[in-house]
Amino acid sequence: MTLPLLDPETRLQGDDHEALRLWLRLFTCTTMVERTIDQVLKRDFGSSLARFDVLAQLDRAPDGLRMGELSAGTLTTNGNVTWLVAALEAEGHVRRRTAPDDRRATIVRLTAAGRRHFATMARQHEALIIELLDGLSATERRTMHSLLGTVKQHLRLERTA
Amino acid sequence: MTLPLLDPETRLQGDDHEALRLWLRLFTCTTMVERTIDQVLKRDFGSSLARFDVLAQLDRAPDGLRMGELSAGTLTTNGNVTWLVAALEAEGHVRRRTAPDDRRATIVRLTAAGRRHFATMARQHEALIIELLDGLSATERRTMHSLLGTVKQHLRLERTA
DNA sequence: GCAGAATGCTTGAAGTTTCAAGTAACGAGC
DNA sequence: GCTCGTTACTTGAAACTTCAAGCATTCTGC
Repeated sequence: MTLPLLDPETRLQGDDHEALRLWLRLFTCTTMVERTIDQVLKRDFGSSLARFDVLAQLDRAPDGLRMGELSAGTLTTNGNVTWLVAALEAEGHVRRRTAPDDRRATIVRLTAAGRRHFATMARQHEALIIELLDGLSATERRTMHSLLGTVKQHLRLERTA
Repeated sequence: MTLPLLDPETRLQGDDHEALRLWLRLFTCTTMVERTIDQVLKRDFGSSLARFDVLAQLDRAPDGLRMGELSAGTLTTNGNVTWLVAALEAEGHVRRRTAPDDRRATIVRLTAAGRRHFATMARQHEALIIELLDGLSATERRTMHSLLGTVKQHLRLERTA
C-alpha cells in the first residue's frame, strides 16, 4: 500500500482564509482514504470504489433498482452508471431487465454470485475504514459526523438556491 | 449549477459501524464541494480543479518547482502532472525548462499571463469555498479543522506502517 | 386518442486519470 | 572512469468519467 507523499496543505500561506484551509484539509483526508480503499479493492478483488458503490446499493435492494435510482445514489452521472452496470453484468455480478410497468426503465439486481462477491468485499472494506478512522475517539467521530451533517445540509440548500 | 441529486448515505442500514457512516458522510460532503468547484472553474474559466491545484502550487513558488515536487503536492500521479503541465504550457500559463544542476529534472514556473489568470480564479475560488462552508460557525470550522488534523496524522502513520 | 413535452436510459466522442514500461541522467563503489 | 542501482520524468495503453445527442416510451392537455 505504498502511496506517494501527499500533502497539498503545505502550500498554504498565513493570510489565507480559514475556510480555505478547512477545505484543503477536508479534501486531503478524503482523497487519502478514497485512494487507499480504491487500491485495496483493486488489489484484492480487481474491483474499484465506483463498482463497490453500485454493488452496495444493490445489496440493500432485494428487488433491484432502476438505473436512475442507482445514479441518484452514487455520486456519479447517468451515463457512467450505464457503463459500470454493463461491466458488472459482463462479469456476472449483476443482471438487467426491462421494468414490467415502464418499458423505458431498466431494473438492475444482484446475482447470487454478485451478492457473495459483495459480502466478501464489504467485510474487508469496513475493516479498512475502521482502521483508517481509528485516529479519532468515538466521541470525536460523533462530533465530526454531526458537523459534517450541518455542512451537508447547507450544501443541499446552496445547490437549490 | 444544477447537480444531480446526490445522497449515497441514504442506503445505510442501522447495524452499520459508525465509522462507515462517518466515512460516507465525509465522502459525500467532499465530493459535493469538489464538483461544485470544478464546475464553476470549468464554466467561468475553461479550467478544472486539477489545473487550479497545479497553478496554486506554482503561484507559491516564485522560482518554480520540479515536476516531482508538483506531483507530491497535488493529490495526483506523476504521469498526470506531466499531462496537466503540458496542457498548461500549450495554453501559455506555464513554462518548462531543464534544471541547470540536474538534467533529468524539469522546472516548471508560471508565466506572467499564468499568474494573472490564476489570481482571477483564486479570488472566485475562495469566495465560493467560503460560501459553501458557511453552514458552520467559525468555532465549528476550527473544531472540524482540528479533528481532520488528527485524522490526517493517523492516515500518514497508517501509510508508512 | 393525438400532438407535443417530459422521462429513462443508452451511445459515442472527448476528456481525464492511472498504471506499467521506457528513457535518460545521476551517484556510489570498485 | 565503468558499472550497477536509483532517480526524474515521459509515454502509450487502458480504465474510467463526463457530456451532449439520440431513441424509445410515457404522460399531459386538448
